[in-house]
Amino acid sequence: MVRITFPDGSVREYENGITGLQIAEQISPKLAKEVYSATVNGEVRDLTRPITADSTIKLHKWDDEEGKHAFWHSSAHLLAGALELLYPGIKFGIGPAVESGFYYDVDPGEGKVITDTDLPAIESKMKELAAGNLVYSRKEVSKKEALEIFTKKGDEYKTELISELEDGTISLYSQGDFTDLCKGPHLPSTEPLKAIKLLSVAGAYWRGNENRKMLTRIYGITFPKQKLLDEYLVFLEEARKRDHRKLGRELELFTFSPKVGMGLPLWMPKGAELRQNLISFMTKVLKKRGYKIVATPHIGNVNLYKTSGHYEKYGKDSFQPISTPQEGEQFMLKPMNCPHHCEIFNATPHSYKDLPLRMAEFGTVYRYEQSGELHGLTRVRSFTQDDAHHFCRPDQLKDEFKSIIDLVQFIFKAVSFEEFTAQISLRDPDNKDKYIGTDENWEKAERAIIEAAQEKNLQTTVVPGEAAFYGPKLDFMVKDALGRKWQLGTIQVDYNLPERFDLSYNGSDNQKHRPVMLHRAIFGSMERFVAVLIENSAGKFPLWLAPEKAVILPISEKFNDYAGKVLEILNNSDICTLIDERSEKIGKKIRDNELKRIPYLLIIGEKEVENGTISVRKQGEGDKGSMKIEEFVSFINDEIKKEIAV
RNA sequence: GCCGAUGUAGCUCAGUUGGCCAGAGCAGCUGAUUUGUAAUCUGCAGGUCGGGGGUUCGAAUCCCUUCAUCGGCUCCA
Repeated sequence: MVRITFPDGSVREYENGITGLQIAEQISPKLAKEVYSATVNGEVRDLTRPITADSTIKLHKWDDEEGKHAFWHSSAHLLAGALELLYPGIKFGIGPAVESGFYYDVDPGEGKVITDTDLPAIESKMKELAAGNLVYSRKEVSKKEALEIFTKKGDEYKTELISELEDGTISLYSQGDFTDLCKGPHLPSTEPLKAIKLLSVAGAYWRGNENRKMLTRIYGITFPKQKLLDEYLVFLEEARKRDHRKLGRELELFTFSPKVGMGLPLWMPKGAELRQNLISFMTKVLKKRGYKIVATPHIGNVNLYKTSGHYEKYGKDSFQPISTPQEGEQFMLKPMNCPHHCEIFNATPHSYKDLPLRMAEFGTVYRYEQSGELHGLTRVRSFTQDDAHHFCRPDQLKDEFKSIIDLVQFIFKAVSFEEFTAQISLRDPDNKDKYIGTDENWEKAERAIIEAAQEKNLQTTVVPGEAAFYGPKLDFMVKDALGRKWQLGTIQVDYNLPERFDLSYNGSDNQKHRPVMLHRAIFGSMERFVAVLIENSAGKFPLWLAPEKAVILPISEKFNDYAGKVLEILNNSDICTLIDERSEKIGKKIRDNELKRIPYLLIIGEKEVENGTISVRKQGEGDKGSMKIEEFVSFINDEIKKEIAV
């Protein structure tokens, strides 16, 4: 007998060799149908593997990550099985479960291609196979055997993987006639794979290495119920509707021109207004929090970047230096603002009493992204960071961190990203040589971040090994209205630049000391942030951000005079308002302006002229009744004040 | 950069196996209408079919090349 301990602490005895699936069946047949994998003594395993010792067990259903993982991983094998039938001689790379769904990387063979038009046929084959309720069976083999099997098959990618594995740990999984090298775990059978959808095909380098062969990656997703798949497809559709590239064009926020250059965003008037609203707001907040605004040029002497180290590290892959008529003189488009800021710091002597010094700039930087990496506003070659650098004493590090966390929380709240997570990236404890700076400083900095996060009640995950070579960092990820995660703000400790630029301040001992530098951005970049805002709000911006706050819709041209007066009052009250004087019917005007996502529609007809009022209609909500003009002005101002209580 | 797909009017899309002056809706401009809470009617204009080269009697359609866009490019068997 074996003693099995359940997550709730209860203990039951079972026959030696019982499986997770059998345990589930004994609890209830319904449960047995809903479980996909089990964690036994901390190890995620197949449900069908016998348990031969006293163990703790947790059964995983769809709602658990582990359950989904097994579900999708098994789906990837099903995809591979279907591909092997349809494309004899196809070779397999890897086929893991991912955050939503799974993929398989395959090599269809010389001269053969798989395109998205082939997906429906592959999908049907998968459905056909799944309907056969194929059992996933596990077999452990020696390294030698595994190599033989896959060498015989001609699967060079698999043999490469196997050759890197330890002998004695190799397992194979089969369903139907298809066998794959796999660690598992898998579902007991294909029975739960009810809803199957192949989503896209893409190229992917073998092992992510651009010097190696490009394989064909097929993405798919599966669900235990058709309804869940339908919901997922609706979600994808909704995401497509919110695509900032589509909305950016429709709402006339920004554009790109091949004549200007790819990846170089052009802000149109409305987009620029939105961007400016963000910048004004942020500037006001920064000034209140002791930041000094600076401004620096878009280029810098190449020697500046040799000093900073950026030239050596990124020089080859960036925009190339600009030569001048002066022999040997070269400038670079600035890829970051920090070197310029360091020189501002160096321009004046500093006492320990002056620190921390917080230097902020909406600095436009230029980075040469590979053409295939460009994507709307989120991946561009020119962008404006809401950049700032804190120059502080080592003993101020933690307080500075806290002040920035506080600022991030404040700003995210103002732009209604209520839900966000944070990640602390520390250095790899086994590989300390990669990093610059003393052990003592690193420990101090890492401790400062962790404590600051704790003291600000910030929910964080800590990831060792993810730090930059020059210091640990804290990144913020917001969750948008569709539950998607976006990385925005970041705070990074830097011991490198103060050294390279020989920054110093006079301490109370009248000796020179090295300040610590913090890089930080909250929006990240204006481009990226606006993209996230658009996708989060579907273009329905909060009032304070909306480039146009209201539009006046006269019922007929007879009321244009009065409309003009209202327009003047509102615009003089700093409420950016337009007027729709077309000789269209009111229904049409309402529709068109609703589609433009203008927050308030002000309807004016005979009644309004007589009473000196306007009829207010809120976008998406409908008629709000009539108001005096001054009433509306204070109504709008109140709403904006409520939105951004600085 | 690489793999695959796509590129027709400002936007969304038609355009059969290569064959009459390349079409539609929306947007734009005309004119009429003067309208009360999500689409009034009329007319007009708008395109070197991404650019270049080729095959052909003939190319939006086939081939080559180039540019741009889209999906991706280790969440390790």
